[in-house]
Amino acid sequence: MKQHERLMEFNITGFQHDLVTWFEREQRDLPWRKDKDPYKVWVSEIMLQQTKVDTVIPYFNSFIEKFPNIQSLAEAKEDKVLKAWEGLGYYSRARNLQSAVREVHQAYDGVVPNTPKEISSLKGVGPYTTGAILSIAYGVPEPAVDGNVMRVLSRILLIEEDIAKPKTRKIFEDVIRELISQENPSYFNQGLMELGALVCTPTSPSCLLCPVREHCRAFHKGVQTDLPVKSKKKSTKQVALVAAVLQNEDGKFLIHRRPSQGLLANLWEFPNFVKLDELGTSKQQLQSLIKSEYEINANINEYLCDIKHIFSHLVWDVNVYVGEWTGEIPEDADLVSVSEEEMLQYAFPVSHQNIWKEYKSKNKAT
DNA sequence: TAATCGTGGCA
DNA sequence: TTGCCAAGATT
Repeated sequence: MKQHERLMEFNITGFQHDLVTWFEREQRDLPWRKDKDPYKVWVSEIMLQQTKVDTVIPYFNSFIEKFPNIQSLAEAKEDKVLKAWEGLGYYSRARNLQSAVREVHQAYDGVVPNTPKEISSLKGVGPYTTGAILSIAYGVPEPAVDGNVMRVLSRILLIEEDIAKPKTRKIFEDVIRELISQENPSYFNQGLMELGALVCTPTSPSCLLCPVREHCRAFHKGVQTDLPVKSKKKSTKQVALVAAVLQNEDGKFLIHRRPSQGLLANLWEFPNFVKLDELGTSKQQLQSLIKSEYEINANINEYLCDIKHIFSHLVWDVNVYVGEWTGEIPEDADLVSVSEEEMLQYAFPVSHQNIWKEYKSKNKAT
């Protein structure tokens, strides 16, 4: 279907006006809305990917305090950046952001570029973030299509394509190129997203409070809760693990750095292994795995707890043991021994933070 | 294209 | 308890 047909008898200028004036009036006071610094807009947009506003706020504030501008983030150690991202999830966002910021620092003299081609070439900056930075920081009328925008516009224009399919995003981009306010593309894009977050919500939209309800075809037909059309994703896979909290006679704990690619890349964790079979892994087998994988002599003393952690696409079930280790750490083992104090400098995924919490609470009790 | 990549909140 | 959801990008 042509955009021309989708927008037949649609009051474009009226819609723009109602949306933008509503956003001027009702927008939330958020820390990344205090100015239009392209760097801060950029950081906020990366953090907000698949992440709720309430979760992002404290991370954004502390991140900007630690890395207030392009130069400070470009010159920071990656470990510090990951630590600042700890608990926020999707950690490749942090590494891609710093990588891209370093490119801006060097290739663009520290100035975030303002063309779609240049911005979208930066690591971690896809179609949505490109449009968000261009419209919010530079006032360029580019579409910024996220989940909110697809939900809101699917209702307003009765678009019934499956928004879970990648190619569907282009339909919305094409429509927005016709719809977007040339005078205020920033507030137009943000208004669509804010409307999706506050009014045009997934399950029970507040249509009676909606500033653009007279423009909404789904509302007029009473089908707003039937849109958007979104296919279901597959269920999660189960992964059984065994892990060990190991301390030596000097009181140092053994922690391992994960590989630089894949799940939780470059984060730190307690030594752990995929369970050998459904019968489980004995203490002796765990000691043997630690020896063969790390060349570390360990003695497993007792069972600590069972930690269950749910990711978006898999579930970890971790049997945690406590023991001792002896000897020296091999050179290239991605292992370090740390005191309790030193451990605070390392970024751990939430699952292993929970292992540590369990260890501490049980250790204190005995 | 479909799968991968985190986490916390909520119906 | 389970599934779904949130300002997506990468491979």
